[in-house]
Amino acid sequence: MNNNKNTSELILDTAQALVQEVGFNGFSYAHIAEKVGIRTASIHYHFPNKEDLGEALITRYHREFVATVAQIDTETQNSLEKIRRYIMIFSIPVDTYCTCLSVMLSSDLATLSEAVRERLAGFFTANLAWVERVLEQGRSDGQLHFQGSADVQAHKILASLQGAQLLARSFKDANRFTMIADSLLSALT
Amino acid sequence: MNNNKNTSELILDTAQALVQEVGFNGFSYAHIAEKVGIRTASIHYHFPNKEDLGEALITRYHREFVATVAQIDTETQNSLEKIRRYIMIFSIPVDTYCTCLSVMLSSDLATLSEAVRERLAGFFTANLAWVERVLEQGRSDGQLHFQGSADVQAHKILASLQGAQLLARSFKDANRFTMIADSLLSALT
DNA sequence: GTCTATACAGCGATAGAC
DNA sequence: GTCTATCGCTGTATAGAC
Repeated sequence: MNNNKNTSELILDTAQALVQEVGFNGFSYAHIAEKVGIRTASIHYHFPNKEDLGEALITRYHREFVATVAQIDTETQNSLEKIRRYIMIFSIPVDTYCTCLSVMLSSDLATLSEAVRERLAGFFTANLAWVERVLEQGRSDGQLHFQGSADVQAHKILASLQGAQLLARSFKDANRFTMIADSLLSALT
Repeated sequence: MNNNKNTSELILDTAQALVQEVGFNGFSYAHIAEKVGIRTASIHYHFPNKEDLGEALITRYHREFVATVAQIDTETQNSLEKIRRYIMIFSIPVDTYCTCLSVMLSSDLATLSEAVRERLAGFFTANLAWVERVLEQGRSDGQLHFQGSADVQAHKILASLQGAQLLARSFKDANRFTMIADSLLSALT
């Protein structure tokens, strides 16, 4: 599987896993090098400095998010099912008690470059816009029910999922995430 | 104000502000030393290593939380008002676009000692227990209304507040927090 | 209880050979 | 594109004087 990937992608895969485990300031080029099986100087060839690496990580993450929700949109027209599948994106890292890239970068925000901060905000904006659109569609369908604006509701859902990941991680208990996620879904019907 | 505090407390105040800004791995003894106006060696006298410092931070944080909710309990018997004041605890760091200590430590969990991890889980357990108790009381009063168990609802509230802090921070927009917090409150009535 | 001085490991990053 | 070798800096931590 990984044999098909070039070195840049292997570096990004490894770096992303490390960010999700220990945060952007918790790992070094040496950690990546050891896992990939190369030397630190080789990483600097692909990503001259750690800031470049951070930018590449969030850019790829955003791109993959766009592709994922586009696939959800093509595979189902059911708003509740869309939200269910959106929530599933967040549930994957919980099994390893890791937190998704965007939550970790939010925490590390103060130590990141302005470029990474802007892209992170852009990623969240894309999340909120997609969820808000699905909520509005579902409400006009009569399938989804919630108080207040779809904008506020989208914020609540995103925030709850982020917090749910942190709680699951702190308790080393994936059920804490599932519990919250299920409740979010059932509250919409 | 700070003149009354001894060096240990000044170190803890400074360290906590730094954790909330840049995370546990984002600052060094040198940063604390500069802000307090002492040398790094003096910090090691009070907190031999960084792990000791982390333990002292979360222990003090938990103690202050217990005192705060005890005060809330004595000052009002109104369940909705209790939740409102609980939410206010989380809103304070948002104005500086910092995240509360427990959220930052959750993110940095993988790099913390087992002792700190246990105390962090204990802090969240205390949070959930208090909120759950208030929710149950409010529901039996007929003042609060929500679907499902008070346990799940407490998890949702705590998770939402944590995520709301991260979103406010990422967008540098305290209103994102307020919006979510207000919606949490109005959903309970 | 705070200081100076220092040890030593790890960090990001670069030069230049291959 | 990857390597060896190395630089300069910062990190945590300690010894010992005051």
